[in-house]
Amino acid sequence: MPARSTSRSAPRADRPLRADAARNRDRLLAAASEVFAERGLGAPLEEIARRAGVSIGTLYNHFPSRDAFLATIFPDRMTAVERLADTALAADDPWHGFVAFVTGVFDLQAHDQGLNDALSQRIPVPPDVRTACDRGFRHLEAILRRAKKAGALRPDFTATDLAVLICTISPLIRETRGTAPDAWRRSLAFHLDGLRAGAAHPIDVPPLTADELARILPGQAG
Amino acid sequence: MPARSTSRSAPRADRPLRADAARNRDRLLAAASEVFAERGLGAPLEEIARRAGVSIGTLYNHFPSRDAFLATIFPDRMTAVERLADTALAADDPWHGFVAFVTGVFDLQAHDQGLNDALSQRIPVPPDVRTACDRGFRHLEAILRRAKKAGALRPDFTATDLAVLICTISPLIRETRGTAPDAWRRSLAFHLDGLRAGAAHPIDVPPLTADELARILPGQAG
DNA sequence: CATGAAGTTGAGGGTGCTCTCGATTTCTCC
DNA sequence: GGAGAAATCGAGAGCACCCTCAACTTCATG
Repeated sequence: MPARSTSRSAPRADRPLRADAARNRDRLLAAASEVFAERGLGAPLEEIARRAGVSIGTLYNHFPSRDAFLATIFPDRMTAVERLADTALAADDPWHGFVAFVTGVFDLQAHDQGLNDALSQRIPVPPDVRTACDRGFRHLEAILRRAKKAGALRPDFTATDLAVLICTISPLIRETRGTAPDAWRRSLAFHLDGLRAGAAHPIDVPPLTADELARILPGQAG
Repeated sequence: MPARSTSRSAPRADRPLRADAARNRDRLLAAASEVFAERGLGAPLEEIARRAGVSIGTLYNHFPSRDAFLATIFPDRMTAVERLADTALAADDPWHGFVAFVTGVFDLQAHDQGLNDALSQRIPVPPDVRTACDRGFRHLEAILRRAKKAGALRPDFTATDLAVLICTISPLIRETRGTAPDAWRRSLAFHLDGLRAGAAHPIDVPPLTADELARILPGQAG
């Protein structure tokens, strides 16, 4: 029994899936999308299998781990973040572009608990998802630079600070979903008022280094 | 077998504890204090029993539930918050008093993961703890009123906004404990700069009502 | 120092989840 | 339409935790 790299029955080897298997795979992905969005990345996999109408065994046959789901689903999710970044850079007013980007990211999270978990790193994510996040936040430095150059954003606000802001507002979004789904907007507004250049008072705590951030949020860009 | 209100062997009825039982109870409380501070309110009770040097059965004999621990431990914890509030009201500069209060609360949380869980309501707490929290935040309105009257704090910042701020910074404290224990100070500084009267821009999202807040954080004052 | 009440013990049952694997069904292709 | 590869199924093992209870030990008191 040589070759066949991975452990058991993994349908690797690029062999085309049988029709029923392909259907089940699609159903599983659709179900996972829904379930992760509704209940977060920690949702029981049995719930996904149930909703896809297959057994738990079949689920594991297609996706040998929770991470395999995430790696398949999330790169796509992050293109939405990328689009937000593009829009932000194209905005006439750099400050408005920055605000729209931040608000947009939170808005996405408000509608997708799984994205919330991923961006705020509540649940550890596999390297693939980390890469996807990096991609989504690729233009982040540019957005900040532009808003600073326009004299709108305080100069001591760094990309790691934005990552921290995300990991700060995310739990609020999670808690208030359902009861007061706009509560985070108010909290964000207070915070943004503190990020305007005119509001700046000196801060004696240095920003996180990219390295420290990576250790805290092992799946997010810096 | 009449009277003896509660279910089984509960040592209620105010009968004085036997010497060994009293000793074990003290040990359990001390262990619980440590374990909750280190690992949060979700820590396994077996860890507490282990550290107290008693069996899990003895633990349940003294404290029939996790909540029984919390109800015994937390009222005391909250007196520290009360003291912070008193100090804040006594400060010469109302703004500094406000800042010192907020910073002090977070400092306590930074050194006690259990307090962090309780104030941010990560883990549901029993009514007794809720009452203790109410007590700790009793003077909160007064602190805010004073800082607003002095023209330092923006007038649209409410007590529920402060509760939200707490539930916002708490997760950051939790995540960065260990790696970057002062990171929250920087995030708080940005937020505080947004709370100064001079920084205020109109916000079109209303604050949470006390009722909404209670539903989100069922153990915190408004 | 004996007796019984008070207290302690820890194996074991319950829950909710993850993940496995041998038996079974279903497709595909000749 | 039949052979065999591919895919599915789901009971059950494993894990981490919660909580119970009948047997045992320790203390306090006469």
